Amino acid sequence: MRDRPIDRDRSIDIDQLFHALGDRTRRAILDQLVDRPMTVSGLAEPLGITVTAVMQHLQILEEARLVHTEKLGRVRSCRIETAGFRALEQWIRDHRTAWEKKLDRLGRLLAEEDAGRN
Amino acid sequence: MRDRPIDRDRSIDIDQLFHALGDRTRRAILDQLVDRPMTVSGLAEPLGITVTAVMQHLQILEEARLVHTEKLGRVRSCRIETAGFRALEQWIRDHRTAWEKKLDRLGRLLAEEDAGRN
DNA sequence: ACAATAGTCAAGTGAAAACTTCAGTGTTTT
DNA sequence: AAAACACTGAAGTTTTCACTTGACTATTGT
Repeated sequence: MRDRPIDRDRSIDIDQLFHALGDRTRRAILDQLVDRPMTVSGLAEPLGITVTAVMQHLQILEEARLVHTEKLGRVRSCRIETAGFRALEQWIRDHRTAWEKKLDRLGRLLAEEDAGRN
Repeated sequence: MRDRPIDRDRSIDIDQLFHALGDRTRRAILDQLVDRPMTVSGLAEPLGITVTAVMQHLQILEEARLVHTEKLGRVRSCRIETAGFRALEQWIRDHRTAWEKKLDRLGRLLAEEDAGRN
């Protein structure tokens, strides 16, 4: 993983966000990072996978803005980032209210239909 | 897709929930269902995939409690279900607050450390 | 009854993606 | 300076997964 900087101003892609969270191992990584920042090998050990594999996951998590990593000397420190979570929360709110509106409308329609029948 | 009943009392598996939402096509299906209940072939047409493929997606969405389907005669009607979305929202809330607490704690520690230095 | 419709099933294909190996690179310790 | 450490990169393997095909079942329309 080259240390190419991630464009922090890019709007978060909901597609890669869901993809990032759609993997068991990546969510396990997030769970570890909830407690404290960790190194790459520190993350790898309890997962029972290679350091390289963790690096690949980190790349995906970082692009989804769920994790931020920074290399100091020879160790890379990884920690949770808020942006991804916020974007996800927003997406769900939007979608939930969208179909709640529709369901309300449908409910009213059915009620009117019922009333007309009598 | 056999009509084996889905255990509606089973607590929602966050793993299959994320996996369900991690696919572009399945989210497109959800978007279609936001507007109105639809049939399997009705969903398939605008997606440009086979009815069989849609069935497979529906199976996954149904297990994640994001949609509910019901077969009447030869037609299967599909509609959004709320349970999955609610579980997801809860998960995010839990996780966000969890690490927000940790970050707060870390912040205080650093502040104290700073204060002690002077 | 016959055809058309709507979905179901089993099995297979192909591509994406998770993971590995192994040979580097730069950094810290001794 | 040399060894140990922590990662990085490229390339390969294996697994997962979306999607298809084609044969089949059950329901509805003529």
